Amino acid sequence: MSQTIYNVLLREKVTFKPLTEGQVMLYVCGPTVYDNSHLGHAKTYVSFDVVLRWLRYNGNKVRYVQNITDVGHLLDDGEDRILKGARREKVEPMEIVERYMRSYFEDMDALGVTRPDISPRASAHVPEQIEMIQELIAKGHAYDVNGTVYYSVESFKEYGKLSGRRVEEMEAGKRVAVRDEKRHPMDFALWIKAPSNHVLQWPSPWGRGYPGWHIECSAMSNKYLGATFDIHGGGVDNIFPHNECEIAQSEAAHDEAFANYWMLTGTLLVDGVKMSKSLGNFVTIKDALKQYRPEALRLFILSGLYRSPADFSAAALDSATKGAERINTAARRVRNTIKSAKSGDAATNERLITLLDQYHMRFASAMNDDFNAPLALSALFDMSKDLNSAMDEGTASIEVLERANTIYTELGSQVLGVIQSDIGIGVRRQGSGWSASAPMDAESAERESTLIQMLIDMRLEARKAKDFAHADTIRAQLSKIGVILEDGPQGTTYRIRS
RNA sequence: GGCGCGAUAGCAAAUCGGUUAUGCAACGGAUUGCAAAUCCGUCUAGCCCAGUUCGACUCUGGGUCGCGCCUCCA
Repeated sequence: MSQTIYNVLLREKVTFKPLTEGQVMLYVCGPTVYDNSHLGHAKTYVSFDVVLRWLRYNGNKVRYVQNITDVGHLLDDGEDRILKGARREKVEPMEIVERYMRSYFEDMDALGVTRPDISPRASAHVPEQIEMIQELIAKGHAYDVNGTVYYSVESFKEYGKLSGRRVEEMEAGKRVAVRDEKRHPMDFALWIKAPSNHVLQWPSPWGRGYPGWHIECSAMSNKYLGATFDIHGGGVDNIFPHNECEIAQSEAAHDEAFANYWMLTGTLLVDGVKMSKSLGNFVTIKDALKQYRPEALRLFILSGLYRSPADFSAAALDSATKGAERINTAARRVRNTIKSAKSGDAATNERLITLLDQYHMRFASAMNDDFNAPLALSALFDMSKDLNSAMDEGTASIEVLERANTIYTELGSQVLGVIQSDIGIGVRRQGSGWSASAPMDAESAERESTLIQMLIDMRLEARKAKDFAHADTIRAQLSKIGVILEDGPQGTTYRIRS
């Protein structure tokens, strides 16, 4: 079964063929690290995390590169975002970078997002960027004006092919004061001359300055993935000018195609408008994790197509929380039931295992179809319903449950990350939020489960003696510290409240 | 104004030219010492107007509305 991808460059769904069979070169635009990340970032990076995980699950070797922008990304008033952060927090610019880069990785770890294989920083690749700019000047695609180098959009006839714009059609300078020194109003800066007091500056053939925002992605993707690579990802909100400029720079410099497939994620909205820093309507990932489980946040993100917009709301997150609980409860029940399950008769086993394999196939064909996570999820929900029925009826044999457990682990945990991994491996509640760090050590976990089991046994004695008041007290006390007891046909099980 | 994307039941959100999406919520029932979990059943769809077709939520055209981008954002 082949993989399809909606290629933004062609505006259609096409079969995905990597340059090298079984090997995928993936680049995704990363964050500018000058403040805490919000749920908009989570949507994009969780989406690509699932793309990555699915490609790897299917046996591909994937090199995943995601830049860290730590210089050159300017605000409206021309100030560098990093410098603004430094001034705000009264620290060195590179302290801002360190602080928020760490914060970003903390958040991504907590959300179970796989780390990129390479996280190149713009400030660490200034020579590569300078080299590329020199190449562009040599080929007549860029020009130096008093120490600032501009890219000439008229020199690249395909400028606008990704976003569907044409240079002639754009009324440039309508809302931003055009600098006279540009040959064309749409020309953009590759290298910016630094005022003498500018904190971030490097020597260059054009004097001291710093790189423009777009050039880093071109230079670093070239360095780590090659001039032409397979997939370029990011949020649609960067389609113009950023992604367009990347293509222009890279293809003009190397005279060959840049990324073969463009995948762009839909915007996260709040009450119908974009969640963004400038509007101030954002929820940081750290705040969201104080209220919602990582699996719930992932389920919320994955219950819509990656390229569609999604609307953030408490109702949507509550719904996702319930959904995550449902699927996790079923998976946990399967694991618990395995312990006491017996072998089944051949006919029933065959029937149920065939059913499970069909769900697996449904999941796979959904994911193969442009990573349709919501459709893939529906297979897991349907499967859960059938498994619950089988366990209710007692027809779920050890063979069936083992198979089900494998599917939950592979598809639910390993691919989508919406089902908690086995105890001790996954995330654990810590303080007032969720964090990937400090999973409980094995010894403490063992002690905890033994203690809880003792209380369960005590409660069972009370129930046998019809002392329900005592039994309920034990359950209520445990509930207070987040331990939920559930009586089932196979006895009492417990879970830690989410 | 230009470019792009979208409009599905109470909410969220997929698929599909003719057959139950799915999740959440609601209602009825089963199960249960009580809970929880689970199961069974029920109820709500396809913005408007044309067209293509034996048949359209699904294809085509027009309209209306919404969002994103055109200026920093994943």
